[in-house]
Amino acid sequence: MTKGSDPLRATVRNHIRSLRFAASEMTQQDLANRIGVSRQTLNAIEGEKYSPSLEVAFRIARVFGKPLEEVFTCQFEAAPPRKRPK
Amino acid sequence: MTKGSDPLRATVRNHIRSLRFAASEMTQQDLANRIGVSRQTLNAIEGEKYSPSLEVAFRIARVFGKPLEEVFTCQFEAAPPRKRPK
DNA sequence: ACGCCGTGTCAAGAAAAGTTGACATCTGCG
DNA sequence: CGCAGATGTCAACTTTTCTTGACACGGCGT
Repeated sequence: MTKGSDPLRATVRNHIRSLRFAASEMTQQDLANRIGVSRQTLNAIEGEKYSPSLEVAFRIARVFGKPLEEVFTCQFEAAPPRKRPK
Repeated sequence: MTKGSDPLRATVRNHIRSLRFAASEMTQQDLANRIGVSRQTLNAIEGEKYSPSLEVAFRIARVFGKPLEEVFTCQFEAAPPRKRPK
Protein backbone atom coordinates (compact mmCIF):
# COMPACT_ATOMS: atom_id res chain seq x y z
CA MET A 1 0.00 0.00 0.00
CA THR A 2 0.85 3.63 0.14
CA LYS A 3 1.64 4.04 -3.51
CA GLY A 4 1.23 7.33 -5.25
CA SER A 5 0.17 5.47 -8.34
CA ASP A 6 -3.40 4.56 -7.51
CA PRO A 7 -6.24 6.89 -8.36
CA LEU A 8 -8.20 6.90 -5.12
CA ARG A 9 -6.84 7.78 -1.77
CA ALA A 10 -8.61 6.12 1.11
CA THR A 11 -8.87 7.58 4.58
CA VAL A 12 -10.30 5.66 7.48
CA ARG A 13 -12.04 7.41 10.34
CA ASN A 14 -13.59 6.04 13.52
CA HIS A 15 -15.96 6.89 16.33
CA ILE A 16 -14.24 4.96 19.06
CA ARG A 17 -13.91 7.82 21.49
CA SER A 18 -17.57 8.73 21.56
CA LEU A 19 -18.64 5.11 21.70
CA ARG A 20 -16.29 4.60 24.58
CA PHE A 21 -17.89 7.44 26.51
CA ALA A 22 -21.35 6.30 25.57
CA ALA A 23 -20.45 2.95 27.09
CA SER A 24 -20.43 4.17 30.66
CA GLU A 25 -17.13 5.96 30.48
CA MET A 26 -15.10 2.94 29.58
CA THR A 27 -11.39 3.69 29.81
CA GLN A 28 -8.87 3.10 27.03
CA GLN A 29 -7.27 0.46 29.18
CA ASP A 30 -10.55 -1.35 29.70
CA LEU A 31 -11.38 -1.32 26.04
CA ALA A 32 -7.87 -2.41 25.09
CA ASN A 33 -8.20 -5.38 27.42
CA ARG A 34 -11.55 -6.40 26.01
CA ILE A 35 -10.25 -6.14 22.49
CA GLY A 36 -7.04 -7.91 23.28
CA VAL A 37 -4.55 -5.20 22.36
CA SER A 38 -2.28 -2.95 24.38
CA ARG A 39 -3.39 0.41 25.69
CA GLN A 40 -0.92 2.21 23.45
CA THR A 41 -2.24 0.44 20.40
CA LEU A 42 -5.80 1.40 21.16
CA ASN A 43 -4.70 4.96 21.82
CA ALA A 44 -3.03 5.11 18.42
CA ILE A 45 -6.03 3.66 16.64
CA GLU A 46 -8.46 5.91 18.45
CA GLY A 47 -6.31 8.89 17.57
CA GLU A 48 -6.13 7.67 13.98
CA LYS A 49 -2.37 7.43 13.88
CA TYR A 50 -2.88 4.34 11.80
CA SER A 51 -5.74 2.07 10.96
CA PRO A 52 -6.09 -1.29 12.66
CA SER A 53 -6.03 -4.70 11.08
CA LEU A 54 -9.39 -5.95 9.88
CA GLU A 55 -9.44 -8.42 12.71
CA VAL A 56 -8.90 -5.81 15.40
CA ALA A 57 -11.51 -3.62 13.75
CA PHE A 58 -14.04 -6.45 14.01
CA ARG A 59 -13.15 -6.99 17.65
CA ILE A 60 -13.69 -3.35 18.46
CA ALA A 61 -17.05 -3.26 16.70
CA ARG A 62 -18.03 -6.35 18.60
CA VAL A 63 -17.35 -4.80 21.99
CA PHE A 64 -19.69 -1.95 21.15
CA GLY A 65 -22.24 -4.32 19.69
CA LYS A 66 -22.29 -2.34 16.48
CA PRO A 67 -21.61 -3.29 12.88
CA LEU A 68 -18.11 -2.48 11.77
CA GLU A 69 -19.21 0.25 9.41
CA GLU A 70 -20.78 2.16 12.27
CA VAL A 71 -17.49 2.34 14.07
CA PHE A 72 -15.15 2.76 11.13
CA THR A 73 -15.85 4.65 7.94
CA CYS A 74 -13.83 5.08 4.80
CA GLN A 75 -13.74 8.06 2.49
CA PHE A 76 -12.31 7.88 -0.98
CA GLU A 77 -10.94 11.10 -2.32
CA ALA A 78 -9.92 11.67 -5.89
CA ALA A 79 -6.52 12.64 -7.17
CA PRO A 80 -4.13 13.44 -4.33
CA PRO A 81 -4.68 17.17 -3.91
CA ARG A 82 -1.81 19.53 -4.47
CA LYS A 83 -3.09 21.79 -1.73
CA ARG A 84 -6.37 20.40 -0.46
CA PRO A 85 -9.47 20.64 -2.54
CA LYS A 86 -11.20 23.86 -1.61
CA MET B 1 -2.50 -9.58 18.42
CA THR B 2 -2.12 -13.28 18.38
CA LYS B 3 -2.02 -13.76 22.09
CA GLY B 4 -3.16 -16.93 23.71
CA SER B 5 -4.41 -14.93 26.65
CA ASP B 6 -7.58 -13.43 25.28
CA PRO B 7 -10.87 -15.25 25.63
CA LEU B 8 -12.26 -15.01 22.11
CA ARG B 9 -10.54 -16.17 18.97
CA ALA B 10 -11.53 -14.28 15.87
CA THR B 11 -11.52 -15.74 12.40
CA VAL B 12 -12.12 -13.65 9.33
CA ARG B 13 -13.69 -15.10 6.21
CA ASN B 14 -14.43 -13.54 2.84
CA HIS B 15 -16.44 -14.02 -0.32
CA ILE B 16 -14.01 -12.44 -2.73
CA ARG B 17 -13.80 -15.36 -5.10
CA SER B 18 -17.50 -15.63 -5.73
CA LEU B 19 -17.93 -11.88 -6.00
CA ARG B 20 -15.09 -11.80 -8.48
CA PHE B 21 -16.82 -14.37 -10.66
CA ALA B 22 -20.15 -12.66 -10.27
CA ALA B 23 -18.48 -9.53 -11.57
CA SER B 24 -18.11 -10.78 -15.12
CA GLU B 25 -15.22 -13.11 -14.44
CA MET B 26 -12.88 -10.45 -13.20
CA THR B 27 -9.36 -11.80 -12.82
CA GLN B 28 -7.23 -11.61 -9.69
CA GLN B 29 -4.89 -9.31 -11.54
CA ASP B 30 -7.71 -6.97 -12.53
CA LEU B 31 -9.09 -6.82 -9.05
CA ALA B 32 -5.63 -6.33 -7.57
CA ASN B 33 -5.09 -3.36 -9.88
CA ARG B 34 -8.37 -1.76 -9.00
CA ILE B 35 -7.72 -2.21 -5.32
CA GLY B 36 -4.18 -1.03 -5.56
CA VAL B 37 -2.36 -4.10 -4.27
CA SER B 38 -0.23 -6.74 -5.94
CA ARG B 39 -1.65 -9.86 -7.50
CA GLN B 40 0.11 -12.03 -4.92
CA THR B 41 -1.35 -10.04 -2.08
CA LEU B 42 -4.85 -10.40 -3.40
CA ASN B 43 -4.28 -14.08 -3.96
CA ALA B 44 -3.22 -14.47 -0.34
CA ILE B 45 -6.19 -12.53 0.97
CA GLU B 46 -8.66 -14.35 -1.23
CA GLY B 47 -7.19 -17.65 -0.08
CA GLU B 48 -7.42 -16.45 3.53
CA LYS B 49 -3.72 -16.85 4.21
CA TYR B 50 -4.01 -13.67 6.19
CA SER B 51 -6.55 -10.92 6.63
CA PRO B 52 -6.04 -7.59 4.94
CA SER B 53 -5.63 -4.21 6.56
CA LEU B 54 -8.88 -2.39 7.25
CA GLU B 55 -8.07 0.02 4.47
CA VAL B 56 -7.59 -2.68 1.86
CA ALA B 57 -10.75 -4.37 3.06
CA PHE B 58 -12.69 -1.16 2.46
CA ARG B 59 -11.17 -0.81 -0.99
CA ILE B 60 -12.19 -4.32 -1.93
CA ALA B 61 -15.74 -3.82 -0.71
CA ARG B 62 -15.89 -0.63 -2.71
CA VAL B 63 -14.93 -2.33 -5.95
CA PHE B 64 -17.82 -4.72 -5.52
CA GLY B 65 -20.15 -1.96 -4.46
CA LYS B 66 -21.02 -3.84 -1.31
CA PRO B 67 -20.75 -2.96 2.35
CA LEU B 68 -17.66 -4.36 3.98
CA GLU B 69 -19.57 -6.82 6.10
CA GLU B 70 -20.98 -8.47 3.01
CA VAL B 71 -17.52 -9.23 1.75
CA PHE B 72 -15.78 -10.00 5.02
CA THR B 73 -17.28 -11.70 8.03
CA CYS B 74 -15.87 -12.42 11.45
CA GLN B 75 -16.63 -15.33 13.71
CA PHE B 76 -15.77 -15.34 17.37
CA GLU B 77 -15.19 -18.71 18.90
CA ALA B 78 -14.89 -19.37 22.60
CA ALA B 79 -11.95 -20.92 24.41
CA PRO B 80 -9.34 -22.26 21.97
CA PRO B 81 -10.66 -25.79 21.43
CA ARG B 82 -8.51 -28.74 22.35
CA LYS B 83 -9.83 -30.66 19.41
CA ARG B 84 -12.58 -28.61 17.80
CA PRO B 85 -15.93 -28.21 19.50
CA LYS B 86 -18.20 -30.95 18.23
C1' DA C 1 0.58 19.01 49.08
C1' DC C 2 0.48 14.23 47.73
C1' DG C 3 -0.82 10.21 45.26
C1' DC C 4 -3.53 8.15 41.69
C1' DC C 5 -5.68 7.55 37.36
C1' DG C 6 -6.45 8.41 32.58
C1' DT C 7 -4.27 9.87 28.76
C1' DG C 8 -0.58 11.22 25.23
C1' DT C 9 3.75 10.02 23.51
C1' DC C 10 8.41 8.17 22.61
C1' DA C 11 11.76 4.43 21.49
C1' DA C 12 13.11 -0.23 20.20
C1' DG C 13 11.72 -4.42 18.60
C1' DA C 14 8.56 -8.39 17.10
C1' DA C 15 5.01 -9.78 14.08
C1' DA C 16 1.83 -9.28 10.36
C1' DA C 17 0.76 -7.32 5.89
C1' DG C 18 2.28 -6.12 1.45
C1' DT C 19 6.03 -5.77 -2.50
C1' DT C 20 8.79 -7.56 -6.43
C1' DG C 21 10.59 -11.24 -9.18
C1' DA C 22 10.62 -15.87 -10.34
C1' DC C 23 8.83 -20.29 -11.50
C1' DA C 24 5.28 -24.26 -11.77
C1' DT C 25 0.80 -25.84 -13.00
C1' DC C 26 -3.48 -26.01 -15.33
C1' DT C 27 -6.77 -24.90 -18.66
C1' DG C 28 -8.29 -23.40 -23.12
C1' DC C 29 -7.35 -22.21 -27.90
C1' DG C 30 -4.87 -21.68 -32.38
C1' DC D 1 1.40 -29.66 -30.17
C1' DG D 2 2.70 -24.97 -28.61
C1' DC D 3 1.43 -20.87 -26.39
C1' DA D 4 -0.99 -17.68 -23.67
C1' DG D 5 -3.64 -16.36 -19.59
C1' DA D 6 -4.99 -17.23 -14.86
C1' DT D 7 -3.67 -19.01 -10.67
C1' DG D 8 -0.74 -20.90 -6.73
C1' DT D 9 3.48 -20.51 -4.31
C1' DC D 10 8.30 -19.41 -2.78
C1' DA D 11 11.94 -16.30 -1.20
C1' DA D 12 13.80 -11.89 0.19
C1' DC D 13 12.74 -7.47 1.46
C1' DT D 14 10.00 -3.03 3.05
C1' DT D 15 6.28 -0.98 5.54
C1' DT D 16 2.68 -0.99 8.81
C1' DT D 17 0.71 -2.75 12.89
C1' DC D 18 1.29 -4.08 17.47
C1' DT D 19 4.16 -4.94 21.86
C1' DT D 20 6.63 -3.63 26.08
C1' DG D 21 8.54 -0.24 29.06
C1' DA D 22 9.07 4.34 30.27
C1' DC D 23 7.95 9.08 31.37
C1' DA D 24 5.26 13.50 31.34
C1' DC D 25 1.06 16.00 32.03
C1' DG D 26 -3.49 17.31 33.78
C1' DG D 27 -7.21 16.49 36.77
C1' DC D 28 -9.30 15.07 41.16
C1' DG D 29 -9.93 13.39 45.64
C1' DT D 30 -8.05 13.32 50.39
